[in-house]
Amino acid sequence: MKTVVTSQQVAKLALVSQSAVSRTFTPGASVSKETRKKVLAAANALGYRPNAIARSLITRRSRIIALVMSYLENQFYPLVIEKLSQLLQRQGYHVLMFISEIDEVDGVLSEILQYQVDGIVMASVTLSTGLANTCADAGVPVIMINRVPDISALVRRATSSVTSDNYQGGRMVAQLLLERGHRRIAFIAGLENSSTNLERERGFNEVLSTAGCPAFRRAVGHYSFEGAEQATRELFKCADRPDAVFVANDHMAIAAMDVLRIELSLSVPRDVSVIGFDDIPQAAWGSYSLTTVIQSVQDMVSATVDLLQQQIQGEIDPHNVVIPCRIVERNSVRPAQSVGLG
Amino acid sequence: MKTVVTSQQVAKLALVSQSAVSRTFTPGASVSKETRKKVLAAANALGYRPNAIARSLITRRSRIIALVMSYLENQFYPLVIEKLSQLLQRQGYHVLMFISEIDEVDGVLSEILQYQVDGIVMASVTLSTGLANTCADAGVPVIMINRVPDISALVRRATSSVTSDNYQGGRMVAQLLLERGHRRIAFIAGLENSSTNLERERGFNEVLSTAGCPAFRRAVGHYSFEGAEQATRELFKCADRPDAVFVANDHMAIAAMDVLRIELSLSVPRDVSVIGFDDIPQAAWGSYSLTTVIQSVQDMVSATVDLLQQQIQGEIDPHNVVIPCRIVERNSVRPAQSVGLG
DNA sequence: TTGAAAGCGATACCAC
DNA sequence: GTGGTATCGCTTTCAA
Repeated sequence: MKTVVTSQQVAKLALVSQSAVSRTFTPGASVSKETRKKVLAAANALGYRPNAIARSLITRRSRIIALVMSYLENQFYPLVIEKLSQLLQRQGYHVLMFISEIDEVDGVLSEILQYQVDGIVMASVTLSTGLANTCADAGVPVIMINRVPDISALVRRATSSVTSDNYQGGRMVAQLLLERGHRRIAFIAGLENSSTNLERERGFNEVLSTAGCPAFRRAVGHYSFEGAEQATRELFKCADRPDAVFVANDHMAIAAMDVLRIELSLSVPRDVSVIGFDDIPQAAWGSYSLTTVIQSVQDMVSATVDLLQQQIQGEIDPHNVVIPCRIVERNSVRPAQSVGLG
Repeated sequence: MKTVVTSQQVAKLALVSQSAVSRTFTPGASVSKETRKKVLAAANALGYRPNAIARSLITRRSRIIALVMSYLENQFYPLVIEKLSQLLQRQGYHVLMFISEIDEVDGVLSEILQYQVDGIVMASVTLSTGLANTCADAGVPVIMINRVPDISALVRRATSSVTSDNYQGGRMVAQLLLERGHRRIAFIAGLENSSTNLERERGFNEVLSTAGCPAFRRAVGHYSFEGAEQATRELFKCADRPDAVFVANDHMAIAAMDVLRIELSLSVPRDVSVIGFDDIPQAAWGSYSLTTVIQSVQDMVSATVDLLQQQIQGEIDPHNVVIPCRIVERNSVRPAQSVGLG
């Protein structure tokens, strides 16, 4: 039998008004100790739980944040889901998850808005300018993580973004490789028009050019595993091979290293240096030793949640937050920390 | 300025009753072509979107499904998120995501119930019997994916489950290894009390014992990367090494192969056969060649959604669905299909 | 501090 | 087919 306990029933049992019940479950409302006790006892006895739907209807706050993503194969994104939900849960928010092909985002958005979400976080997908404005009109803050909104959307000041300092990251990579003495430095691009790729490549090229040693060769991997494999083969098919490769993200870097090691029997980093970009779990890079530019998921997610809360409370206008990044050496000696359930 | 358009306003503009607006947006309601047209025009002009929250309040159906998970490091689980959301979205449902430590599930559940979800899907986490009953009382179907509920909960017939045929899978592994001529066959267990591990190991041991060749050695990896590394070292530290290892899931199998290859300089499968279990993206196993028992995420998710819908409509009682599994050979030649955005 | 009463934005049932 | 009205479960004035 389906039991639905309402505040009415609790009130009846506790011999108080329904308002009193409501107040008891509203933090910071004025209820006497006496009443509160009676209410809680009755609520407990009946197994009462406030109906969040009814509350949202009247408060016009659902405490739901929509999270829109595309394919999760790049392990960076599951990490975002995990950290973001945890953080939001701790702040009393909940995450409504949407998986969407890159070109279907607009359709999905209308569903999202029906749920009166308090905010929208988008990762790995971009929003059309029109829809960004729709959200702005509806008063729903939109935050893009790891992507920067279109210029046009920016102008409307409709969406915010949280990214790492991709430009500086690109520069750091170039500097490091030059210091290590490399002179035949190649680049594997991700999605060519994505802000991440543009910025990383720009910083990278700037330093190389300034040093009088422009990028030796370039191929495009579209941020996909297969694309990166193809790109790697392409870069290394000639006799004069690169001695270092900057790969636009870790997901592709792993594919690249597979090809280098298995198909071409090259050793990383002895024969060729490989540098990646992102923050993915150790399980993802397994037995590889990989230099990578870390963009901390934790930092990005914290910034996202802060921004979200401020905007929900109308404290600030949309803007772009840039998180610093750093280069680290990963190797296959793993500390004991990762857990995966099967 | 925050625009909130209600059906009232649409009604006024369209010169019809508010009921007519409601009907227009209710599939299968009786509205004349004429009225519908007027309403849609007005709605369009105002940018009206039905308020799902208000609808849920009265229909007592939120069309929200809660998805509860633990750590996502095992790539099987992001895959579950992806496939499940996609399928549910297509059926007009939405996914409320909860990340929860294994021992906090009960606390999280009370939040879930406040949102009047139509159903709960749990992956990699188990529910206490008490809470399972709470859900049953609230009329909220609970489906566990890749885990079987406690016996006690089963008795109450409170929760359903979707699992693959772990027992048969275990048997298949043993048979295959025996056929290949292995006689020193080791096992790396996952979480020892998890239903997945128990069943896989049971089937595995049964065949080995019957063949007069019981498991050569055994270690526990707790379904974690580090645990599996430790377990592998343990299994191979003596002089008489196993010639094959069945690892209770792919996530651990990858860790095991790392240790075999890097620390012990053994070749897989030349020196030692490794067999895993699960269905994880190719990007996860990278350059390895791995034999594995596939439990299809797609199949499991489909079954979950079917079960969910039937139970929401009260058509059937909770029960356990078992999906057949199959053994396949994975190798590092990848077809072009996986995509990961950076 | 407390209770009565007015909504929040939709659906459902009712006559017409 | 259509419009009026009660209702869903809660928060929020407003008097008392």
